[in-house]
Amino acid sequence: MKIDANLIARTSLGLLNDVGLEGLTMRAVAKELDIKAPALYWHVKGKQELLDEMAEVMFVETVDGLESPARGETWEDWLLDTTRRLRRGMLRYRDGARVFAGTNISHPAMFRTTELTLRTLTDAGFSPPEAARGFPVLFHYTVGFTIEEQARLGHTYAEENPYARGMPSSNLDASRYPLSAATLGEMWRDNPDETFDDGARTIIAGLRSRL
Amino acid sequence: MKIDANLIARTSLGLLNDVGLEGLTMRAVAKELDIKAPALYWHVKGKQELLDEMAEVMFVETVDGLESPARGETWEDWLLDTTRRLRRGMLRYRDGARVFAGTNISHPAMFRTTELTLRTLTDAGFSPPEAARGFPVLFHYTVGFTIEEQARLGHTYAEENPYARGMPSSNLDASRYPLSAATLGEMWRDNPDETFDDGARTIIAGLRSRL
DNA sequence: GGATTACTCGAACTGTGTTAAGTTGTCAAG
DNA sequence: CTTGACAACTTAACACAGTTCGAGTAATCC
Repeated sequence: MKIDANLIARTSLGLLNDVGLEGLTMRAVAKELDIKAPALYWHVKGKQELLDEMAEVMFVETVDGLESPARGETWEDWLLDTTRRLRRGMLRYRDGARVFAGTNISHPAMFRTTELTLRTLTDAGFSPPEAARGFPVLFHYTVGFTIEEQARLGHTYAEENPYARGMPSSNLDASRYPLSAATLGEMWRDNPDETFDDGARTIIAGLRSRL
Repeated sequence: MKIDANLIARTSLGLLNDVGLEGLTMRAVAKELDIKAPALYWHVKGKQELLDEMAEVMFVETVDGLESPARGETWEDWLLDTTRRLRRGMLRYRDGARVFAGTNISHPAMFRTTELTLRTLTDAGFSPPEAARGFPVLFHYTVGFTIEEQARLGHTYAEENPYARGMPSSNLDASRYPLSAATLGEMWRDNPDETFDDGARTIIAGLRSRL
């Protein structure tokens, strides 16, 4: 198969699920492609560029097939669904959110998605500046949420996960912090999907209140 | 001066502003302390533990002096102020948000802050579960926002910042993406403080609507 | 055919986190 | 005092990372 930057990025993403971000070495990627490491530098300037490419592939996969709201679909439902999509796209790969975070993506799919979102919001009655300031809130929430979510999972494979003995009850003096003790434990073990959706809905409610 | 894990973390944070996260090497930290690198391993198990310690110091600094809402202060104002505090705490150090993100902090200051926030929200009328699900939304938003903010700034020092030639007008076909073209340019160059506050207020409005 | 281009490799350089074994200083018990 | 245990640090070295360089191959174009 012909090797190019895109294939390298996709291969790296596949490898990511096995070895994690800190195990993702140039040599490992090369081996996966039946190639030696220096050959990668013909297609890619360096590791950072590879990571950017990976983020780009992730994003393109994420928004693949994304369309305007269907007939009868409210902008709230569309926005929630799109946000879910973003999270799922990052969850597909181990440490996906950390790869994605802070990476600047310059790809038609990015512009298309931005435009789609802005149009949906302006159609709903938001002014263009309101729309432009509104949707990044959801975006940043999703990135922040998913980074922490994967931080909890990612090291589960590794030994001595600091999250495992994390917050629940250990070190928590219930007499001094009664509310924390009462709620954090439960918050810890419940469904991340529901927790995420609930947060996203809160933000969407905030947007709605500004209409 | 006596060397312990805390001093190492504080020294590392100071160094962070000069060299950035990728320049933060064990040897550099050691040199800052007039010590050889292996000596660090007497006080700290490894680099990850050092990073955790740094995150902890950041957080403790961040919430230092944080108190319950003053008389007459609404829970909305208090929450906005606390969220601003968190962002400022991360902005104090280069790549601070990335150091902070996904790190599990187990420190009295963390429990105290959690309790303070939960109490403020329940006093405002939220049920404990509502409160416990509500404030992490702001937290995740802040982390996500600040990571991207620092990604834009952090590489400004470095050569060839991908954000510099980033989104504004380059590669943006205004005829295909009219809304993006009209709003993204303006969104790009305006005050991050205001942008952040606006997003935080949106989330707070969402919380309010759930009362 | 010969030159050019696209691609790959082997070897090596620099720098990283980390470990192992030895050195010094401190200070209390004998 | 001397002894020795303990903490704190050093020197040396290992394994492995990203990356560069120069030489090599294989296809392609004139």
